[in-house]
Amino acid sequence: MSQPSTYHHGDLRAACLRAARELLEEDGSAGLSLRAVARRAGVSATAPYRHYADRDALVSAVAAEGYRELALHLAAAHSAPSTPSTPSTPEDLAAVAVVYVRFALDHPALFRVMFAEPCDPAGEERVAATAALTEYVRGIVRDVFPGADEAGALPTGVWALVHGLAFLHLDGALDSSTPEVVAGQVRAAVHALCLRR
Amino acid sequence: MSQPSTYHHGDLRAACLRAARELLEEDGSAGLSLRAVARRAGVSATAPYRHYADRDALVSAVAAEGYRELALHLAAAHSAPSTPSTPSTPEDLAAVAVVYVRFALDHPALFRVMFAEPCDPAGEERVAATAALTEYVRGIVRDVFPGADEAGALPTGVWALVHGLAFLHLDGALDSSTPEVVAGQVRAAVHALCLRR
DNA sequence: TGTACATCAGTGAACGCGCGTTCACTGATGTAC
DNA sequence: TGTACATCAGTGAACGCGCGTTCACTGATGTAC
Repeated sequence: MSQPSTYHHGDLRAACLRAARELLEEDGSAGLSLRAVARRAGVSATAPYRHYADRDALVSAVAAEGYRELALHLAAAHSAPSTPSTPSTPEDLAAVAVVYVRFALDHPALFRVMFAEPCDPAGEERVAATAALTEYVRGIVRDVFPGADEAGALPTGVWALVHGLAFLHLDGALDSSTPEVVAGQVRAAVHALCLRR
Repeated sequence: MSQPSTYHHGDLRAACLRAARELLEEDGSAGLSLRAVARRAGVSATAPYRHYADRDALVSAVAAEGYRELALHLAAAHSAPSTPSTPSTPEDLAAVAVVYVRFALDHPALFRVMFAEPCDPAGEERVAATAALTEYVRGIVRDVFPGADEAGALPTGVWALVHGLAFLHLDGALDSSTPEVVAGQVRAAVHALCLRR
């Protein structure tokens, strides 16, 4: 147990995921090939097929992991400082937005994969993860702005705002020189659009 | 002149661009290869090299064309109905937003290329086109909400909102079943976040 | 108006590459008796 | 406790593919005289 055999990897499934994430951050989505993943995991080119049906399955798994991680980050953002659980002020909302954008900037290639043209449009895991994230974001906005939520225009708008900020930063359309600058911009944008409601 | 020789194409540069656009819409960005472009233009695999230094140059040219087209659509949106030139009401702003999102949904692959990880980060044409679009959007927002524009938080926020709506629709996170539904959502989101200012 | 020649835009064969995926296989593990 | 065997997770050779790019070339065009 302490020294796993070199033949049986132990947890190749997880190792592939990790390798894929690394390759993604290093080379962008272009570098994400099954062969490269196998190489990095120190395993033959065909070994990953024991754990993933094909390349798309791996990519979908990576994306799903990204969704879960993003959700965790967001949850941590609004439960950390003082508020016990639910955010309730625009300030809280801004904090969540900052974390959302920071996640995108810290994991640019992962973020792009998460929201790229789905390789596997019906990918179960992915669909579920997206839906969960959507519900989560909507929930936060509902908490911050209770009532007057006809048809959910406000939650949708806020999510779009934050998502758009993330992408514009990712594309270099906005100044992303330091985390502080980014955070300031995000807070300012959220306040400019959400305050006085 | 009336019957161009089959040897000299005439305007292969433009033909490549057109072919690239078609391939993009048909197969997504994965289908955009120099060889496929040449094939579709009815020309040998190496002919495009007369007009584009390499694959990245072609992709950048496609993206730049996309930027220019988007700008044209936006301009048409707020000069069409009655307003002579500059938009001034939130209603006008919403109309521009609707056109922005519609463009993304009508040309999904092109839109993704425009805002994808730049293959050629310093690509001159691309940088210029992005900057122009940014300035254009900011200008519109400034016209609609004159004054009280410290640090441009509002223009940035509005652009992010619209951009985010486009991407969320593209990713299927929002209902995009008909153009009317989309337009309604976009208008509602813009109003929810921009009204009462 | 005709001819010589430079220039330009195309051709087509060839290169090396990394990829996804298949296949028959083999080494390690765990379970039944 | 020991042995037989099924199962599982890996190997490695091989396939065919499309790609970007190079190279020496050739056909068409336009210009100078």
